[in-house]
Amino acid sequence: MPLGFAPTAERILDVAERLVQTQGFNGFSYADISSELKITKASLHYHFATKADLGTQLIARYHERFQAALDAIDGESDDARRKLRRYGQLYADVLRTRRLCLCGMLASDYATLPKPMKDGVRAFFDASEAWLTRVIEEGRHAKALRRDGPANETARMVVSSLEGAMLVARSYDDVQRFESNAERLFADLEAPPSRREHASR
Amino acid sequence: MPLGFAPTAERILDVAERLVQTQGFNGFSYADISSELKITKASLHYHFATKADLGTQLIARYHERFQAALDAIDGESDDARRKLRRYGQLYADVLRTRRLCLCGMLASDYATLPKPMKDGVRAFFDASEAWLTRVIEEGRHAKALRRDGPANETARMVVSSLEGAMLVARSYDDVQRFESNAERLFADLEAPPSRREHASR
DNA sequence: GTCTATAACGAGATAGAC
DNA sequence: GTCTATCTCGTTATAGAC
Repeated sequence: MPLGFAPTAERILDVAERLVQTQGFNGFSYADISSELKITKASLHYHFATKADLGTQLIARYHERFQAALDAIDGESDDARRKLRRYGQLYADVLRTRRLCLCGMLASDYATLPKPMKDGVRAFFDASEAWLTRVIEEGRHAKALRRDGPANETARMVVSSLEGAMLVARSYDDVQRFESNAERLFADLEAPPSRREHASR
Repeated sequence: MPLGFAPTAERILDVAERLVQTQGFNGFSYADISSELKITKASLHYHFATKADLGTQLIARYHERFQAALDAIDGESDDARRKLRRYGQLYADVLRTRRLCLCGMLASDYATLPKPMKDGVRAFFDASEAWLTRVIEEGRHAKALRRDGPANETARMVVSSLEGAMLVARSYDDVQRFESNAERLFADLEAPPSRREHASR
């Protein structure tokens, strides 16, 4: 714990976030947070009046932080291939804690979500797609990536492939399975499509 | 309704299957099935003593039917590229009814599932991977598919990419988004990696 | 901002009549 | 095989004291 404790609302969000990422939005309750933080359910309702409120703010915070991570990647390098790998690592880091992407998980609960949460989930995917589209276009311009169909379609494929790879890999508790999928995915985006070597494992 | 009504247990499974595929295992209740079939909850418990029983039999039936569909594909053609497209259509057909793959959905609920259901989900993925691995090996032997890393890793990528593509596409209620992803995925598996044309849309 | 207490409802599940 | 009735517990949420 660095400087300044997280106010109660932040701690609630921290626990709720982990619960949603592991159990899904319909797989946890205020009682779960209550017992873990040793604060009553009534107090939770003071900070987040309804579960829908909690969920909506969960998405907003997650989206903000994710976007900040993408901005950080932009600052690290100009190589699209490298940026894509870092993007994949963002997912792998989540999976290592045995969680799914918050919005990937919520996408599975989508039909049961209140409208504001549905909108938040799509906004998250849209933002990921937009960032990836730009990176892919940059990579193509630098002749680092293949020109192969619209960049935004490639971006969509990257998002959904990684979400799916997390989902399946978690059932096997096997981060390697995710990383193997991700590496093949990224390698396939690279130019030229002729011959390239593979990562040793 | 052709010949022979489905016995009650089958009708229960039909409704439960749709509910799980749309809402998730923690997103529906016996009361939902009860009201839809106009049969009491007590009667449901006669056929499936616990929700875990119901879930386990749901997976078993889904797995059986899916395997039968794969066997049918094997009987239709010898072209690996064609078989892969048919495999993708299996998923697209599910998505068109606004459902996810039963086991893809259950993978998101994985942490909250009883052990027999967890085992069933993995068995389903294992079977899909095994079928795809064989098809990919056949396709490589026939020089229709690229030799690019272990066939079973390619198979894993196909499974998880399609599961993820369904998940995301459903949030947009956009089957096209899935189909576009699937087509690009399959096209990338084909040989030679040099130049190939794209489907017009 | 946190508490006790409780409302109001829905969940999975069971007993026992028909 | 389906029913009525009921149990027990968990759920989201609120009222009002401290």
